Amino acid sequence: MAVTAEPLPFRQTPQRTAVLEAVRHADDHPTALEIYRRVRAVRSGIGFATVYRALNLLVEHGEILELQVGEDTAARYDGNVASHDHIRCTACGAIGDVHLDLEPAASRRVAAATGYAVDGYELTFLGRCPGCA
Amino acid sequence: MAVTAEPLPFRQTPQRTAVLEAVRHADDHPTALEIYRRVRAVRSGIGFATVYRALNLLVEHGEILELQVGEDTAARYDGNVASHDHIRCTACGAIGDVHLDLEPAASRRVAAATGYAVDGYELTFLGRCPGCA
DNA sequence: GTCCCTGCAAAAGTTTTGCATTGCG
DNA sequence: CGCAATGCAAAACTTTTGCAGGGAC
Repeated sequence: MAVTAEPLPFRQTPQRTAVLEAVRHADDHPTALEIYRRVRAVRSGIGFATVYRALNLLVEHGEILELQVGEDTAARYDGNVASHDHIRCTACGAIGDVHLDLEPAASRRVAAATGYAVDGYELTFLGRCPGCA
Repeated sequence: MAVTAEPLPFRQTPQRTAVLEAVRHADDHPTALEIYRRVRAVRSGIGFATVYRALNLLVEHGEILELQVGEDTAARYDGNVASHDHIRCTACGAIGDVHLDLEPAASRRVAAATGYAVDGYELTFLGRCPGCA
């Protein structure tokens, strides 16, 4: 069954399509600069600012996720919008996906303890990947 | 009963002591720049590089924690070394402490699923603080 | 024609390093 | 004296913005 492609609520340009495709096809949580380099391999004329603004636009509209999961300071992007967590190898910096799904009771407990209206959470495990352990 | 003050495994200078005290007395997870400003209120001659290097040194030796929990890009520091999590208000940026303690089974499950040797995790909840909700 | 988008460049914010000087041991 | 620590300044890196030109509608 074919998935109906819903129109995105902003103008789709070749540049934005290329950025979205690059993020969706990546499996390594690339930074903005890395995405820029990959997109430029296909659209050599594109500028970094265009890639950067496209990433922010896609994040705002929920098409991709922005993560602060690396050991470096740069933000990383994830084309997998479904709820999931991450794990980072503290030796080589690799970032993997994890599906844990904290039980909803956890958020309720935090809400009760802090008085916050809890919307969600970011969870990143730390460890050594099979190659580094 | 007095707690025996163990000597730190690196040279303690007045500057480093002031930085450590500033972080330990802070309850708002300040950035390096904010810590610099607070320390300078006491030691007006200190330079930012000294504060910055002291923070890195203290992090390396486990005296304080470095967090990537803010909505801005700057790292934040926490004088509370005991295991705990955080919650950030997505409206005003406030950062609070949370004590949830994921059950150990979670880490074991992640280790089994990913093949990583899991050392720990970073968990930050998102929501609206009582003042912003 | 109007408005949004792009590309280039520069500015801003944060982190990191080079180096001469200082000062403790 | 010897070496680590400091303070200043500059470099490096990432993020963000200004602006002129160009294309879509």
